[in-house]
Amino acid sequence: MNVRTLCLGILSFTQMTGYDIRKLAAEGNFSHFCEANYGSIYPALSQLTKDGLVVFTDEAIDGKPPRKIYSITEKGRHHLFETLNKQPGPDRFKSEFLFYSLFQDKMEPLEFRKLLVRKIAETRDTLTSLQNANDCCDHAPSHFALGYGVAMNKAVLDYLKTYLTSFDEHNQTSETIETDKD
Amino acid sequence: MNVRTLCLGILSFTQMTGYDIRKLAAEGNFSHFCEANYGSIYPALSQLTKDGLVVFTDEAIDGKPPRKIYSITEKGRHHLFETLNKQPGPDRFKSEFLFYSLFQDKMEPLEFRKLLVRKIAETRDTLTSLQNANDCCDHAPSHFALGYGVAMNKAVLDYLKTYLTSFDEHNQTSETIETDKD
DNA sequence: ATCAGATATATCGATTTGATATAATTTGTT
DNA sequence: AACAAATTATATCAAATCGATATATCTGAT
Repeated sequence: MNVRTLCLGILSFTQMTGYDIRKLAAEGNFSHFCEANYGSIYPALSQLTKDGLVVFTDEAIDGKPPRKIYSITEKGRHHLFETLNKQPGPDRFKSEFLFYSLFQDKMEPLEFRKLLVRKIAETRDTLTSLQNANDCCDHAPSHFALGYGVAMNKAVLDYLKTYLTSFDEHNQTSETIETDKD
Repeated sequence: MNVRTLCLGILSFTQMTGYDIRKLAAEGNFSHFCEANYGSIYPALSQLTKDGLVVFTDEAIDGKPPRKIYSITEKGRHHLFETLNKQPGPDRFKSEFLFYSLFQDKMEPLEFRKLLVRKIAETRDTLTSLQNANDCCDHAPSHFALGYGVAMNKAVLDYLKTYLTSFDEHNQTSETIETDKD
């Protein structure tokens, strides 16, 4: 799915600026399953405008800075639902952390432990913010997507915590280094 | 993490061709947390060669087709571990399926149900192949990464199956359409 | 009053994707 | 044995996307 379709989908919920779209996709309630940068969003909006799938009102009132509020058109809505009739592509997961973990036996135990601990904290934060979003959000379909994220992160958090425990048992690295090993 | 580092990391385990690297990254034991195409791998290998981080033996024996077997150099190994000393970037998850799910109330119930069922089957397949890989694999650090994938997919599978059940309860769409609704 | 941070649009080089071309080898089928 | 199909293997290219940066205004805090 390309950024054009992403923009179109987001605009089908409510009108907004390119800035808002990026925020939603990179930091907001959609950010756990999609992503897009200014560098792809603004060109996508230009293209969509050219194709008549969205329109914008150039709000340049009272010398205020220009602010393009984009709305989806009927044609755009139609185009979107045609796209949604095709079957979705596969999910993609990329983890630099897991790549790093492949070299854990080449690192100092305490070095890898740091990575683990940081990852646990990150996952906990992500989980909390997804749960909060899920509690606040009143858009039913979003609940499903947020719940998916919650389930995934919960499982990851459990896995990491269990691994940290066994890691410490095998390495005596929990906090103070012990004596009776090797 | 760029494709150059990915190639370098893979080559630190064993020498192989660009073709093999792509296979590992797109279909093999690494594919659940990374990805790369020929279009980025071959240029990356060229660059790495130019920088002296890898070398290749051009195996053109007996008129056989050329086959470049790449190996990491000492310089490359050093470079890799310098990179691994920096902290890893965040995980990225992209799901076209979850994006589609945001419009489930705009679809025919049976249409969305199809998506759900297909996703469940896919997840089950992924889970099985990750579990198999984990059983066969003898490289300890890979176990951690594979186990992570197993945990994630197991949680997702549970979530989807539970959702399907409740979806059917609310829609009477399980197989035959019932009568006493609305 | 000023200064940091948020809002907002936009562009650009570098990177990556996804598709395709080419060709030899291996495997499977009849 | 002959043939077709799949796999192995390198390589390139346009299009899409990333990531960083430039610019300018507005808002809230001290």
